Amino acid sequence: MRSRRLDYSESTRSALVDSAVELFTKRGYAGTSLDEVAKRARVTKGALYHHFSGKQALFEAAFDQVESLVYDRLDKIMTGEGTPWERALGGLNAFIRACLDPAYQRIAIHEAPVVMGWERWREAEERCSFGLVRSGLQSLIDAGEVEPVPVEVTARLLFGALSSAATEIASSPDPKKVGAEIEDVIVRMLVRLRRTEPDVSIG
Amino acid sequence: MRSRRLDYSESTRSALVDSAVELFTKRGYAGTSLDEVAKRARVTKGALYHHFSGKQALFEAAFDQVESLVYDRLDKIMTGEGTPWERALGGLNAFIRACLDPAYQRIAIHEAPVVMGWERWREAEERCSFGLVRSGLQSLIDAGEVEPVPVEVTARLLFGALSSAATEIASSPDPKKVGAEIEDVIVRMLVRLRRTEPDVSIG
DNA sequence: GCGCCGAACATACCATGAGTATGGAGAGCC
DNA sequence: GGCTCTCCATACTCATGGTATGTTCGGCGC
Repeated sequence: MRSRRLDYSESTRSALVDSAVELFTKRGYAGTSLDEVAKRARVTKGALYHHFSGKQALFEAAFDQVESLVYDRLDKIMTGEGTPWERALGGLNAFIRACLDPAYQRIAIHEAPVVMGWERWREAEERCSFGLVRSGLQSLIDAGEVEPVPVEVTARLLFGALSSAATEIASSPDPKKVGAEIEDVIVRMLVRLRRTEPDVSIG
Repeated sequence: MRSRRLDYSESTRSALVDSAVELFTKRGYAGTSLDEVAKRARVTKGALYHHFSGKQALFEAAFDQVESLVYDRLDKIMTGEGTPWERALGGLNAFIRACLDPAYQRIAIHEAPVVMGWERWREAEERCSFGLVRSGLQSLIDAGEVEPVPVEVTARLLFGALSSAATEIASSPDPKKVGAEIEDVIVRMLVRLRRTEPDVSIG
Protein backbone atom coordinates (compact mmCIF):
# COMPACT_ATOMS: atom_id res chain seq x y z
CA MET A 1 0.00 0.00 0.00
CA ARG A 2 1.53 3.20 -1.15
CA SER A 3 1.62 5.77 1.59
CA ARG A 4 -0.38 8.94 1.39
CA ARG A 5 2.64 10.92 2.47
CA LEU A 6 4.66 9.73 -0.46
CA ASP A 7 1.89 10.80 -2.80
CA TYR A 8 1.86 14.27 -1.34
CA SER A 9 5.60 14.54 -1.37
CA GLU A 10 5.95 13.44 -4.94
CA SER A 11 3.17 15.74 -5.96
CA THR A 12 4.85 18.82 -4.51
CA ARG A 13 8.14 17.79 -6.03
CA SER A 14 6.63 17.48 -9.45
CA ALA A 15 4.78 20.75 -8.95
CA LEU A 16 8.11 22.37 -8.20
CA VAL A 17 9.69 20.90 -11.30
CA ASP A 18 6.78 21.98 -13.47
CA SER A 19 6.98 25.46 -12.05
CA ALA A 20 10.72 25.54 -12.63
CA VAL A 21 10.38 24.44 -16.24
CA GLU A 22 7.82 27.13 -16.85
CA LEU A 23 9.79 29.95 -15.26
CA PHE A 24 13.21 28.92 -16.55
CA THR A 25 11.70 28.81 -20.01
CA LYS A 26 10.11 32.20 -19.69
CA ARG A 27 12.78 34.17 -17.85
CA GLY A 28 15.88 32.05 -17.98
CA TYR A 29 17.94 30.64 -15.15
CA ALA A 30 19.40 33.88 -13.84
CA GLY A 31 16.12 35.74 -14.16
CA THR A 32 14.17 33.25 -12.10
CA SER A 33 14.06 33.45 -8.31
CA LEU A 34 13.49 30.41 -6.13
CA ASP A 35 10.82 32.21 -4.15
CA GLU A 36 8.92 32.66 -7.37
CA VAL A 37 9.28 29.00 -8.29
CA ALA A 38 8.07 27.98 -4.87
CA LYS A 39 5.22 30.46 -4.93
CA ARG A 40 3.96 29.21 -8.26
CA ALA A 41 4.03 25.68 -6.88
CA ARG A 42 2.10 26.97 -3.86
CA VAL A 43 4.80 26.05 -1.37
CA THR A 44 7.71 27.91 0.21
CA LYS A 45 11.43 27.83 -0.31
CA GLY A 46 11.67 25.40 2.57
CA ALA A 47 9.89 22.74 0.55
CA LEU A 48 12.09 23.47 -2.40
CA TYR A 49 15.26 23.03 -0.41
CA HIS A 50 13.87 19.86 1.08
CA HIS A 51 13.53 18.30 -2.33
CA PHE A 52 16.53 19.84 -4.07
CA SER A 53 19.98 20.70 -2.83
CA GLY A 54 19.91 24.09 -4.54
CA LYS A 55 19.08 26.06 -7.64
CA GLN A 56 21.38 24.06 -9.87
CA ALA A 57 19.84 20.78 -8.77
CA LEU A 58 16.40 22.19 -9.49
CA PHE A 59 17.55 23.21 -12.92
CA GLU A 60 18.87 19.74 -13.61
CA ALA A 61 15.55 18.26 -12.60
CA ALA A 62 13.85 20.62 -15.05
CA PHE A 63 16.41 19.65 -17.65
CA ASP A 64 15.72 15.95 -17.14
CA GLN A 65 12.01 16.62 -17.45
CA VAL A 66 12.11 18.32 -20.84
CA GLU A 67 14.91 16.16 -22.15
CA SER A 68 13.23 12.88 -21.33
CA LEU A 69 10.05 13.92 -23.09
CA VAL A 70 11.94 14.57 -26.29
CA TYR A 71 14.07 11.49 -25.84
CA ASP A 72 11.07 9.21 -25.58
CA ARG A 73 9.58 10.56 -28.76
CA LEU A 74 12.84 10.27 -30.65
CA ASP A 75 13.70 6.87 -29.29
CA LYS A 76 10.38 5.48 -30.37
CA ILE A 77 11.06 6.58 -33.92
CA MET A 78 14.72 5.72 -34.10
CA THR A 79 14.26 2.20 -32.82
CA GLY A 80 10.93 1.67 -34.52
CA GLU A 81 10.08 0.18 -37.84
CA GLY A 82 11.39 1.06 -41.26
CA THR A 83 14.79 1.07 -42.90
CA PRO A 84 17.68 2.86 -41.19
CA TRP A 85 17.36 5.57 -43.79
CA GLU A 86 13.67 6.11 -43.10
CA ARG A 87 14.21 6.07 -39.36
CA ALA A 88 17.00 8.59 -39.67
CA LEU A 89 14.84 10.95 -41.66
CA GLY A 90 11.97 10.45 -39.27
CA GLY A 91 14.21 11.16 -36.31
CA LEU A 92 15.57 14.27 -37.96
CA ASN A 93 12.07 15.53 -38.56
CA ALA A 94 11.04 14.75 -35.00
CA PHE A 95 14.08 16.49 -33.57
CA ILE A 96 13.39 19.64 -35.54
CA ARG A 97 9.81 19.60 -34.34
CA ALA A 98 11.00 19.09 -30.79
CA CYS A 99 13.13 22.18 -31.16
CA LEU A 100 9.98 24.18 -31.67
CA ASP A 101 9.22 23.62 -28.01
CA PRO A 102 10.48 26.71 -26.17
CA ALA A 103 11.20 24.74 -23.02
CA TYR A 104 13.40 22.21 -24.74
CA GLN A 105 15.18 24.90 -26.61
CA ARG A 106 15.96 27.30 -23.82
CA ILE A 107 16.54 24.82 -21.03
CA ALA A 108 18.08 21.81 -22.72
CA ILE A 109 19.89 23.42 -25.61
CA HIS A 110 20.77 26.94 -24.61
CA GLU A 111 21.14 27.39 -20.91
CA ALA A 112 22.06 23.88 -19.84
CA PRO A 113 25.66 24.02 -21.06
CA VAL A 114 26.19 27.29 -19.22
CA VAL A 115 24.27 26.44 -16.05
CA MET A 116 25.30 22.82 -15.62
CA GLY A 117 28.73 23.29 -17.07
CA TRP A 118 29.64 21.98 -20.45
CA GLU A 119 31.16 18.72 -19.22
CA ARG A 120 28.09 17.72 -17.30
CA TRP A 121 25.78 18.79 -20.10
CA ARG A 122 27.70 16.74 -22.60
CA GLU A 123 27.57 13.77 -20.31
CA ALA A 124 23.80 14.09 -20.03
CA GLU A 125 23.28 14.62 -23.74
CA GLU A 126 25.40 11.58 -24.39
CA ARG A 127 22.61 9.49 -22.91
CA CYS A 128 19.86 11.50 -24.60
CA SER A 129 19.35 13.33 -27.85
CA PHE A 130 22.96 13.38 -28.90
CA GLY A 131 23.26 9.68 -28.24
CA LEU A 132 20.40 9.09 -30.65
CA VAL A 133 21.96 11.28 -33.32
CA ARG A 134 25.17 9.33 -33.09
CA SER A 135 23.56 5.92 -33.02
CA GLY A 136 21.37 6.95 -35.94
CA LEU A 137 24.39 7.96 -37.94
CA GLN A 138 26.14 4.76 -36.95
CA SER A 139 23.19 2.72 -38.15
CA LEU A 140 23.28 4.45 -41.50
CA ILE A 141 26.93 3.63 -41.87
CA ASP A 142 26.51 0.05 -40.69
CA ALA A 143 23.69 -0.44 -43.15
CA GLY A 144 25.94 0.87 -45.87
CA GLU A 145 23.57 3.74 -46.51
CA VAL A 146 26.15 6.49 -46.18
CA GLU A 147 29.88 6.73 -46.55
CA PRO A 148 31.88 5.68 -43.49
CA VAL A 149 32.57 9.13 -42.07
CA PRO A 150 34.15 9.51 -38.62
CA VAL A 151 31.09 8.94 -36.49
CA GLU A 152 31.96 10.76 -33.29
CA VAL A 153 33.08 13.98 -34.95
CA THR A 154 30.41 14.03 -37.61
CA ALA A 155 27.66 13.35 -35.10
CA ARG A 156 28.97 16.16 -32.93
CA LEU A 157 28.97 18.56 -35.88
CA LEU A 158 25.51 17.46 -36.90
CA PHE A 159 24.15 17.87 -33.40
CA GLY A 160 25.74 21.29 -33.13
CA ALA A 161 24.22 22.32 -36.41
CA LEU A 162 20.82 21.06 -35.36
CA SER A 163 21.01 22.72 -31.96
CA SER A 164 21.81 26.09 -33.42
CA ALA A 165 19.20 25.54 -36.06
CA ALA A 166 16.76 25.03 -33.23
CA THR A 167 17.02 28.62 -32.12
CA GLU A 168 16.94 29.85 -35.65
CA ILE A 169 13.71 28.01 -36.22
CA ALA A 170 11.89 29.03 -33.09
CA SER A 171 12.87 32.67 -33.22
CA SER A 172 11.91 33.11 -36.83
CA PRO A 173 8.58 34.70 -37.72
CA ASP A 174 7.63 31.56 -39.62
CA PRO A 175 9.08 28.61 -37.72
CA LYS A 176 7.44 25.96 -39.83
CA LYS A 177 8.88 27.33 -43.03
CA VAL A 178 12.41 27.74 -41.67
CA GLY A 179 12.17 24.32 -40.08
CA ALA A 180 11.30 22.80 -43.42
CA GLU A 181 14.15 24.66 -45.09
CA ILE A 182 16.65 23.41 -42.57
CA GLU A 183 15.37 19.89 -42.78
CA ASP A 184 15.71 20.11 -46.52
CA VAL A 185 19.31 21.26 -46.40
CA ILE A 186 20.29 18.54 -43.95
CA VAL A 187 18.57 15.86 -45.95
CA ARG A 188 20.33 17.04 -49.07
CA MET A 189 23.61 16.83 -47.17
CA LEU A 190 22.82 13.29 -46.11
CA VAL A 191 21.87 12.37 -49.62
CA ARG A 192 25.21 13.61 -50.80
CA LEU A 193 26.84 11.39 -48.24
CA ARG A 194 24.79 8.51 -49.47
CA ARG A 195 26.47 5.72 -51.24
CA THR A 196 25.49 6.08 -54.83
CA GLU A 197 22.78 3.58 -55.40
CA PRO A 198 20.88 4.03 -58.62
CA ASP A 199 17.26 4.79 -57.89
CA VAL A 200 16.27 5.54 -54.33
CA SER A 201 13.75 8.21 -53.69
CA ILE A 202 14.67 10.89 -51.15
CA GLY A 203 11.47 11.48 -49.29
CA MET B 1 47.10 67.74 -27.86
CA ARG B 2 45.58 64.69 -26.27
CA SER B 3 44.66 65.32 -22.69
CA ARG B 4 46.36 63.45 -19.89
CA ARG B 5 43.02 62.78 -18.29
CA LEU B 6 41.74 60.97 -21.33
CA ASP B 7 44.81 58.76 -21.29
CA TYR B 8 44.18 57.79 -17.72
CA SER B 9 40.51 57.23 -18.29
CA GLU B 10 41.01 55.06 -21.30
CA SER B 11 43.69 53.12 -19.54
CA THR B 12 41.48 52.21 -16.61
CA ARG B 13 38.66 51.33 -18.94
CA SER B 14 40.83 48.96 -20.89
CA ALA B 15 42.21 47.54 -17.65
CA LEU B 16 38.63 46.84 -16.59
CA VAL B 17 37.86 45.13 -19.87
CA ASP B 18 41.01 43.04 -19.71
CA SER B 19 40.18 42.04 -16.19
CA ALA B 20 36.66 41.18 -17.21
CA VAL B 21 37.81 39.04 -20.12
CA GLU B 22 40.14 37.15 -17.85
CA LEU B 23 37.63 36.50 -15.09
CA PHE B 24 34.66 35.79 -17.33
CA THR B 25 36.82 33.27 -19.15
CA LYS B 26 37.98 31.60 -15.97
CA ARG B 27 34.82 31.61 -13.88
CA GLY B 28 32.02 32.49 -16.24
CA TYR B 29 29.60 35.39 -16.10
CA ALA B 30 27.60 34.31 -13.07
CA GLY B 31 30.67 33.24 -11.15
CA THR B 32 32.40 36.58 -11.52
CA SER B 33 31.73 39.44 -9.11
CA LEU B 34 32.15 43.04 -10.11
CA ASP B 35 34.19 43.78 -7.02
CA GLU B 36 36.63 41.17 -8.17
CA VAL B 37 36.82 42.60 -11.65
CA ALA B 38 37.44 46.05 -10.20
CA LYS B 39 39.97 44.77 -7.72
CA ARG B 40 42.00 43.02 -10.41
CA ALA B 41 41.99 46.24 -12.40
CA ARG B 42 43.15 48.04 -9.24
CA VAL B 43 40.13 50.30 -9.05
CA THR B 44 36.80 50.18 -7.24
CA LYS B 45 33.29 49.46 -8.34
CA GLY B 46 32.75 53.20 -8.64
CA ALA B 47 35.15 53.35 -11.55
CA LEU B 48 33.51 50.36 -13.13
CA TYR B 49 30.08 51.91 -12.96
CA HIS B 50 31.46 55.15 -14.31
CA HIS B 51 32.59 53.41 -17.48
CA PHE B 52 29.88 50.82 -17.85
CA SER B 53 26.20 50.94 -17.13
CA GLY B 54 26.25 47.54 -15.45
CA LYS B 55 27.48 43.98 -15.54
CA GLN B 56 25.87 43.24 -18.87
CA ALA B 57 27.50 46.23 -20.51
CA LEU B 58 30.84 45.15 -19.14
CA PHE B 59 30.30 41.71 -20.58
CA GLU B 60 29.49 43.15 -23.97
CA ALA B 61 32.69 45.16 -23.88
CA ALA B 62 34.58 41.96 -23.12
CA PHE B 63 32.68 40.25 -25.92
CA ASP B 64 33.63 42.97 -28.39
CA GLN B 65 37.24 42.68 -27.33
CA VAL B 66 37.64 38.96 -27.98
CA GLU B 67 35.35 38.98 -30.99
CA SER B 68 37.17 41.78 -32.77
CA LEU B 69 40.52 40.05 -32.39
CA VAL B 70 39.21 36.95 -34.11
CA TYR B 71 37.34 38.96 -36.68
CA ASP B 72 40.45 40.86 -37.74
CA ARG B 73 42.40 37.66 -38.28
CA LEU B 74 39.58 36.03 -40.22
CA ASP B 75 38.80 39.09 -42.26
CA LYS B 76 42.41 39.40 -43.38
CA ILE B 77 42.31 35.87 -44.70
CA MET B 78 38.82 35.89 -46.19
CA THR B 79 39.36 39.11 -48.13
CA GLY B 80 43.00 38.39 -48.92
CA GLU B 81 44.60 36.75 -51.88
CA GLY B 82 43.88 33.41 -53.44
CA THR B 83 40.85 31.78 -55.02
CA PRO B 84 37.55 31.77 -53.16
CA TRP B 85 38.11 28.10 -52.48
CA GLU B 86 41.54 28.67 -50.96
CA ARG B 87 40.29 31.59 -48.90
CA ALA B 88 37.38 29.55 -47.61
CA LEU B 89 39.65 26.72 -46.52
CA GLY B 90 42.04 29.21 -44.96
CA GLY B 91 39.23 30.89 -43.11
CA LEU B 92 37.92 27.58 -41.88
CA ASN B 93 41.32 26.68 -40.56
CA ALA B 94 41.74 30.06 -38.90
CA PHE B 95 38.33 29.84 -37.26
CA ILE B 96 39.07 26.44 -35.81
CA ARG B 97 42.34 27.74 -34.45
CA ALA B 98 40.55 30.74 -33.01
CA CYS B 99 38.23 28.39 -31.18
CA LEU B 100 41.20 27.05 -29.30
CA ASP B 101 41.30 30.36 -27.45
CA PRO B 102 39.40 29.80 -24.20
CA ALA B 103 38.31 33.42 -24.01
CA TYR B 104 36.73 33.39 -27.47
CA GLN B 105 35.09 30.12 -26.79
CA ARG B 106 33.56 30.75 -23.42
CA ILE B 107 32.71 34.41 -23.84
CA ALA B 108 31.82 34.79 -27.50
CA ILE B 109 30.45 31.37 -28.29
CA HIS B 110 29.03 29.93 -25.13
CA GLU B 111 27.92 32.52 -22.66
CA ALA B 112 27.17 35.41 -24.98
CA PRO B 113 23.88 34.03 -26.30
CA VAL B 114 22.68 33.45 -22.75
CA VAL B 115 24.02 36.64 -21.19
CA MET B 116 23.31 39.07 -24.00
CA GLY B 117 20.19 37.32 -25.11
CA TRP B 118 20.08 35.39 -28.32
CA GLU B 119 18.67 38.20 -30.45
CA ARG B 120 21.42 40.59 -29.52
CA TRP B 121 24.10 37.96 -29.88
CA ARG B 122 22.91 37.06 -33.31
CA GLU B 123 22.89 40.69 -34.29
CA ALA B 124 26.49 41.06 -33.14
CA GLU B 125 27.63 37.85 -34.79
CA GLU B 126 25.98 39.00 -37.98
CA ARG B 127 28.65 41.67 -38.23
CA CYS B 128 31.45 39.40 -37.09
CA SER B 129 32.39 35.77 -37.43
CA PHE B 130 29.05 34.56 -38.70
CA GLY B 131 29.00 37.30 -41.29
CA LEU B 132 32.31 36.03 -42.61
CA VAL B 133 31.08 32.45 -42.76
CA ARG B 134 28.09 33.50 -44.76
CA SER B 135 29.95 35.80 -47.10
CA GLY B 136 32.56 33.07 -47.59
CA LEU B 137 29.90 30.59 -48.53
CA GLN B 138 28.29 33.15 -50.80
CA SER B 139 31.60 33.73 -52.55
CA LEU B 140 31.99 30.03 -53.16
CA ILE B 141 28.57 29.90 -54.74
CA ASP B 142 29.09 33.04 -56.78
CA ALA B 143 32.35 31.67 -58.07
CA GLY B 144 30.55 28.51 -59.05
CA GLU B 145 32.71 26.48 -56.71
CA VAL B 146 29.88 24.84 -54.85
CA GLU B 147 26.28 24.03 -55.57
CA PRO B 148 23.84 26.89 -55.02
CA VAL B 149 22.59 25.86 -51.59
CA PRO B 150 20.33 28.19 -49.57
CA VAL B 151 23.00 30.51 -48.19
CA GLU B 152 21.36 31.83 -45.04
CA VAL B 153 20.28 28.48 -43.69
CA THR B 154 23.39 26.61 -44.69
CA ALA B 155 25.66 29.25 -43.24
CA ARG B 156 23.72 29.11 -40.00
CA LEU B 157 24.05 25.35 -39.84
CA LEU B 158 27.73 25.55 -40.65
CA PHE B 159 28.33 28.18 -38.02
CA GLY B 160 26.42 26.17 -35.46
CA ALA B 161 28.42 23.09 -36.27
CA LEU B 162 31.66 25.03 -36.00
CA SER B 163 30.65 26.68 -32.75
CA SER B 164 29.83 23.42 -31.08
CA ALA B 165 32.94 21.91 -32.56
CA ALA B 166 34.82 24.70 -30.84
CA THR B 167 34.03 23.35 -27.41
CA GLU B 168 34.66 19.84 -28.49
CA ILE B 169 38.09 20.82 -29.66
CA ALA B 170 39.16 22.83 -26.68
CA SER B 171 37.87 20.42 -24.07
CA SER B 172 39.46 17.42 -25.65
CA PRO B 173 42.72 16.07 -24.28
CA ASP B 174 44.34 16.55 -27.67
CA PRO B 175 42.84 19.71 -29.19
CA LYS B 176 45.10 19.80 -32.20
CA LYS B 177 44.18 16.30 -33.26
CA VAL B 178 40.44 16.80 -32.81
CA GLY B 179 40.69 20.15 -34.54
CA ALA B 180 42.34 18.51 -37.52
CA GLU B 181 39.68 15.79 -37.57
CA ILE B 182 36.89 18.31 -37.57
CA GLU B 183 38.50 20.40 -40.23
CA ASP B 184 38.87 17.27 -42.30
CA VAL B 185 35.21 16.33 -42.00
CA ILE B 186 34.04 19.82 -42.90
CA VAL B 187 36.36 20.04 -45.87
CA ARG B 188 35.12 16.70 -47.11
CA MET B 189 31.58 18.01 -46.78
CA LEU B 190 32.48 21.07 -48.79
CA VAL B 191 34.18 18.94 -51.41
CA ARG B 192 31.00 16.95 -51.75
CA LEU B 193 29.13 20.15 -52.29
CA ARG B 194 31.62 21.13 -54.92
CA ARG B 195 30.57 21.28 -58.46
CA THR B 196 32.12 18.33 -60.17
CA GLU B 197 35.06 19.70 -62.03
CA PRO B 198 37.42 17.04 -63.31
CA ASP B 199 40.75 17.51 -61.58
CA VAL B 200 40.97 19.95 -58.73
CA SER B 201 43.10 19.05 -55.77
CA ILE B 202 41.52 19.38 -52.37
CA GLY B 203 44.26 20.87 -50.26
C1' DG C 1 48.86 81.91 -9.53
C1' DC C 2 43.82 81.31 -8.53
C1' DG C 3 39.60 79.54 -8.49
C1' DC C 4 36.18 77.01 -10.54
C1' DC C 5 34.02 73.26 -13.13
C1' DG C 6 33.36 68.76 -14.35
C1' DA C 7 35.12 64.28 -15.46
C1' DA C 8 36.93 60.40 -13.05
C1' DC C 9 36.91 58.06 -9.57
C1' DA C 10 36.10 56.25 -4.15
C1' DT C 11 32.97 55.18 -0.27
C1' DA C 12 28.89 54.03 1.97
C1' DC C 13 24.73 52.33 1.44
C1' DC C 14 20.41 49.60 -0.20
C1' DA C 15 17.81 45.70 -2.26
C1' DT C 16 17.43 41.30 -3.88
C1' DG C 17 17.96 36.63 -3.78
C1' DA C 18 20.58 32.17 -2.75
C1' DG C 19 21.41 29.42 0.96
C1' DT C 20 20.84 28.01 6.23
C1' DA C 21 19.04 27.07 10.88
C1' DT C 22 15.35 25.98 13.34
C1' DG C 23 10.73 24.99 14.59
C1' DG C 24 6.40 22.61 13.96
C1' DA C 25 2.71 19.49 12.07
C1' DG C 26 1.05 15.29 10.95
C1' DA C 27 1.39 10.55 8.98
C1' DG C 28 2.96 5.96 10.13
C1' DC C 29 4.23 2.51 13.50
C1' DC C 30 4.35 0.45 17.96
C1' DG D 1 -1.27 7.60 22.99
C1' DG D 2 3.20 8.70 22.55
C1' DC D 3 7.37 8.46 19.58
C1' DT D 4 9.69 9.39 15.43
C1' DC D 5 10.86 11.05 11.25
C1' DT D 6 9.56 12.94 6.89
C1' DC D 7 7.88 17.06 4.99
C1' DC D 8 7.56 21.65 4.97
C1' DA D 9 7.22 26.81 6.93
C1' DT D 10 9.49 30.81 9.07
C1' DA D 11 13.10 33.63 10.08
C1' DC D 12 17.26 34.53 9.54
C1' DT D 13 22.53 35.36 7.18
C1' DC D 14 25.44 36.72 3.58
C1' DA D 15 27.07 37.71 -0.96
C1' DT D 16 26.51 40.72 -4.76
C1' DG D 17 24.49 43.92 -8.26
C1' DG D 18 23.22 48.41 -8.27
C1' DT D 19 22.75 53.41 -6.37
C1' DA D 20 23.63 57.76 -4.08
C1' DT D 21 26.78 60.72 -2.53
C1' DG D 22 31.31 62.42 -1.43
C1' DT D 23 36.09 63.55 -3.03
C1' DT D 24 40.07 64.41 -5.92
C1' DC D 25 42.38 66.40 -9.55
C1' DG D 26 43.41 67.74 -14.35
C1' DG D 27 42.07 71.35 -17.61
C1' DC D 28 41.06 76.13 -18.38
C1' DG D 29 39.65 80.94 -18.23
C1' DC D 30 41.28 85.02 -15.83
